[in-house]
Amino acid sequence: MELAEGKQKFIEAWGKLGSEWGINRTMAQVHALLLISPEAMTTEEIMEQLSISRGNANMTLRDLIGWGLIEKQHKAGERKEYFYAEKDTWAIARQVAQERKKRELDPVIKILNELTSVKGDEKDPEYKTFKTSVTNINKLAKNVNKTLDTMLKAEENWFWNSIFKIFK
Amino acid sequence: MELAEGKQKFIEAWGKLGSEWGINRTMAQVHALLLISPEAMTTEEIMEQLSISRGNANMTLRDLIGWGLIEKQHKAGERKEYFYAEKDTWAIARQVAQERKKRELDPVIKILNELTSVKGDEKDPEYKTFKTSVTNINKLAKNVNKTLDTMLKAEENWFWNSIFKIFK
DNA sequence: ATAAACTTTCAAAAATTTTTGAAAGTTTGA
DNA sequence: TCAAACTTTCAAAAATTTTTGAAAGTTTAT
Repeated sequence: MELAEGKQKFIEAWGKLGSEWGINRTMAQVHALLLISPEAMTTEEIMEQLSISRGNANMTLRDLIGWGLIEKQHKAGERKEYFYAEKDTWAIARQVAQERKKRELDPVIKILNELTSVKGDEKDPEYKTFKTSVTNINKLAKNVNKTLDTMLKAEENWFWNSIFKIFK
Repeated sequence: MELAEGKQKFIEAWGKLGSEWGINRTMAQVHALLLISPEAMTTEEIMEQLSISRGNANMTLRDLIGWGLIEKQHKAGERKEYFYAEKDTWAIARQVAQERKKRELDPVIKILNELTSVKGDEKDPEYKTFKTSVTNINKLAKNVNKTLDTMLKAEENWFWNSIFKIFK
C-alpha cells in the first residue's frame, strides 16, 4: 500500500472510531491528520487536506486543545498559528479517559448518589428493584471511577506490566 | 425524593450517558426502565411509560436483544411478548464491552494491521511519523484487546479483587 | 492610526440520526 | 378458513448534530 492511501485510510478509520464513541468525526479526523504529520500544521493546511471550512477547522482545533490532545505552536517571525498533536499513545489514551471521566462519569455518579436517598416501602417490589439496581450500578460506577483515577496517575510501563501480571 | 421522581431521574441520566457514548438515547432509556422494573413489561407498557411510538419501541427492543441486554419472555396463556432486563451490573458491563469490542475495536485493529504494511522511504519524515504512530496505536489497541478478552472471561469478584490489589 | 494578516463567531444550510404511524405481515384459536 | 391479537417494516417527518462562510474581531508592524 502507498503512503498516501495509508494516510487516507488511517484518517477514515480514526474518524469512524471517534464517531462510534460519541466524538465528532471531523474532530477525530483532524486529530488523526496531526498524529501522522511530522510537522505542526496551520489551519489553512488542515482545511485543505480534509476539505473542511475555516469555521469548522477553527472550532475543531479549539475543541482538540480543550481535550488536551493538541497544542498551539508559534514559529519565530510568523503570525500564523501552528498545531501539533501529542504523539505518545499512552498519553492520548490517558487524556481521553480523564476528560470523559470528568465530563460524563462524574455527573452520573453524582446523580446515582442522590438516587440512593430515595425513600420508600421496603415491601414494595417497585421500590426494592429500583433501590437494588441503583445501588449496584452505583457500586460499579465507583469502582470504575477509582480504577480510572489510579490508571490516570500511573506510568505507562508500570500500568501495563501490572495488568499483564494478573491477566496471564 | 419520591420513588416516581427517582425513576424519572434515573431514566434520564441513563439516557444521557448512553447518548454521550454513542448509544441511542431511547435505547438507553428503555434499558433503564426495564432495569428498575421488577416485572417484565410489554411493548405497550414501554411505549406508554416513555411516550414513544410503536415502531420505535419495537426497533429499540430488538436492538437491546441484539446487545444481549434484555430478553423476551412469554407468559403462559398469553400472546403478548414481555421483556425483561438482566439486572446483574457486572454482566451488563461485560456484555456492553464485548459487543463494542466486536463491533468497533476489532475492525479498527484489522485496519491498523493492514497499515503496518505500508512501504516507504525510511528517510522520509512523513513516512517515519506515519509508521511510528500507526505502530504505537496498534500496540495500544492490541493491549486493550487482550485485556478486554481476559476481563470478559473473568468472574466479577476475581476481577475486582485483582484490580484493587494492584491499584491500592 | 491604519491596514494587512490572521482568528473567531454564529445564523443559516446541510447532513445525519431518530422517530413516527399506518400498512403489511404473522401467529393463534375457534 | 377467518379474524382477532399481536409484531414488524419502512418511507416520510421531525429532531439533532455538524458544517459552512461571510462578517466581525483581534493582533501586529509600520
